Amino acid sequence: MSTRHRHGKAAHDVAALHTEAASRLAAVGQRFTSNRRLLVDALARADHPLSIPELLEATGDVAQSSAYRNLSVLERAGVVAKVVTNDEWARYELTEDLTGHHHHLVCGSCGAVRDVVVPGDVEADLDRALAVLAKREGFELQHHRLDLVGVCKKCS
Amino acid sequence: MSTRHRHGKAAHDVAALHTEAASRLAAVGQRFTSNRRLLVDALARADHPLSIPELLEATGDVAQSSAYRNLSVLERAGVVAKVVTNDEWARYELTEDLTGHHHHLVCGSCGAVRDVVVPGDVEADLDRALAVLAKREGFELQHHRLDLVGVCKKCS
DNA sequence: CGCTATCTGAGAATGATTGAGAAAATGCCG
DNA sequence: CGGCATTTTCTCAATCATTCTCAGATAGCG
Repeated sequence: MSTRHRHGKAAHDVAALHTEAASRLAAVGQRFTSNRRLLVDALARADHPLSIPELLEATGDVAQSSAYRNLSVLERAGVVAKVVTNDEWARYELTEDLTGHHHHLVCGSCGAVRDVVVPGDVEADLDRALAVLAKREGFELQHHRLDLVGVCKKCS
Repeated sequence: MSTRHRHGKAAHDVAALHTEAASRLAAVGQRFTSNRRLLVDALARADHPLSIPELLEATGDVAQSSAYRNLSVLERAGVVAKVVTNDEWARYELTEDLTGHHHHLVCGSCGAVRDVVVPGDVEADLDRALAVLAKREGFELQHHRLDLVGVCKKCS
């Protein structure tokens, strides 16, 4: 997707993304190294969460263990989030405050995951309802995850 | 299918649950053996998805490999569903058409998962909105997963 | 009863992920 | 530019959940 429809406060361009990533890493005492930049760029380029193999291919020249290690560093720094799906690999994406809040279309047949943004008013209603619910349950709500599970265009 | 609280089929009592499980297994050419009954009963007793270790304890006397094997059989038969969380084990629960549609409160700090039911009107609105969205994306929507992530009472 | 297909349990195998330590890179100070 | 400290990367082996294998036990059926 790159450059097309990105919304609001999210990092609009690569430069902003980089400075933001760098400063979050710095906050945890880590540097924004070339490997990490490669990973972040690959994630920024994709419009869906990437698995380790995809990431290795997308970045070209990063050792597998480095990818694992650096992703976990980036996760600790709050730059990427691990998305656990039903298929065998963990997947990674940039955190929502870098990319905007979104959800996933999960294909039950091929395992593909694609991002979707639900209309703001739906999201707002949902947030309100969930906040009430959480309060009633004595649960401190941080965020929600909503996945649409079904069959993607390609598989049907 | 998800908006309805339960279509006539939902198993209200253990006996009904057993016949339903047996017939779904039969439909896939499998038997409802004692091990499988133990697993189903344990899941029915719990008010939250169980991990393999929990399940082994709750059933008392089932070999680990049998648990894995039988859960996957039960999954194929449409009796149980695998719930993937961010913590290390997969968790299992009875499928929604046996227990009623519900969501999860996921504690990001201790990994505990608890079931919640959101108010019917919220659910209905959400379903409607998601259906529109899915259609627009050329995605054949089967059901949705909504998890509330935060901190549970015990951890805060 | 005996046949046959299915199920069980113990352990081995698999495959994703992580850890530990050595090697390399980078930053810093003069 | 050197030397030293710190951080990062790489290699390789370990770990851990999950799946597979296979010999023996069981159930359903004639």
